[in-house]
Amino acid sequence: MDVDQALELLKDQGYKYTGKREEMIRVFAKEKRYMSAKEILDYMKPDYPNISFDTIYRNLSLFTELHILEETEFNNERKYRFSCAHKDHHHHLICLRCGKTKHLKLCPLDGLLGDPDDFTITDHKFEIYGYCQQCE
Amino acid sequence: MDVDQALELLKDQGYKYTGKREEMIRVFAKEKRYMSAKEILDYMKPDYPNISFDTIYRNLSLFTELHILEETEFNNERKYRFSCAHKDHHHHLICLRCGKTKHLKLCPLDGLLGDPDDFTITDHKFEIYGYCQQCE
DNA sequence: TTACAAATCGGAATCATTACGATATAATCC
DNA sequence: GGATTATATCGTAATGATTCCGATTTGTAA
Repeated sequence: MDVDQALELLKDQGYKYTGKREEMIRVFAKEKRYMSAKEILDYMKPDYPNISFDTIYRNLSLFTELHILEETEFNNERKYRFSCAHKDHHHHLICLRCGKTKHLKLCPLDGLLGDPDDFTITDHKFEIYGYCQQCE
Repeated sequence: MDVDQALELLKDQGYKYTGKREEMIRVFAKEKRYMSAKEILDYMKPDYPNISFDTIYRNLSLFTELHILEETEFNNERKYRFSCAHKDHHHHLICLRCGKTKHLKLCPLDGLLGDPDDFTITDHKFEIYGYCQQCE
């Protein structure tokens, strides 16, 4: 996923182009790390001093639905990052301070063969937290 | 961990015995599943009609600090469950509807040998979500 | 250029959680 | 057992994140 693909996807799905949407996407594409709604708002403020929380939140949800962004929660905050280039299933090591991630190829579910008898698996979460070299 | 051990632990740490604390612990010990603050409040209401949210939240935090409870977050809600009997490190399959869990022996971190060069691991989360037989 | 649906704004509403002053109560000491 | 004291609780207000909503603006298609 890159900026153009994301904008293309929005257009294809019938959503309108706006400068704010493009900038949001650009920020995520540039930063490549998990950011909170407030953080992304602060990035937008210089260019759009009156931007509304509503706009940020609506677009975060929209982008997540369209898989332009990935969403998770740590440090008691909901955070978003630009969707990884790798299309295949993957997990992350996440820096608790700066939100940067490292890819993990392994998925622990691969070891498990199918669902247990008495439980239907619909989803899973595997995240490793810590501190990256710069933040250490 | 059982009710008596939990009460003992509170006492040892210098916290006072109260009927509300005992009942909270009893509910968790009986239910053995993840519950939200509101859910536990509803369980207490019949016996303590005027119980305050403050009491619930303070005790949930206290119990979590003392490892009487385990805490996690799914369906956009913070939830707590009675700490597992198994002392050793483990993970869960979690029913998204009723909060019941099944133990998982495997820990995906075991495969990884130590920290990567450029990342210090402090914590991790591995949870499998779905529906248990009753909730299916 | 116009018309219409979608996007945004600004602010209010909601929801979960925390904070706080006043009161009640468990544990301790006599 | 009764007084003392620190802790726990209550009731309510404050906070913070997120969502909602009516009014307005703007992108897009005819």
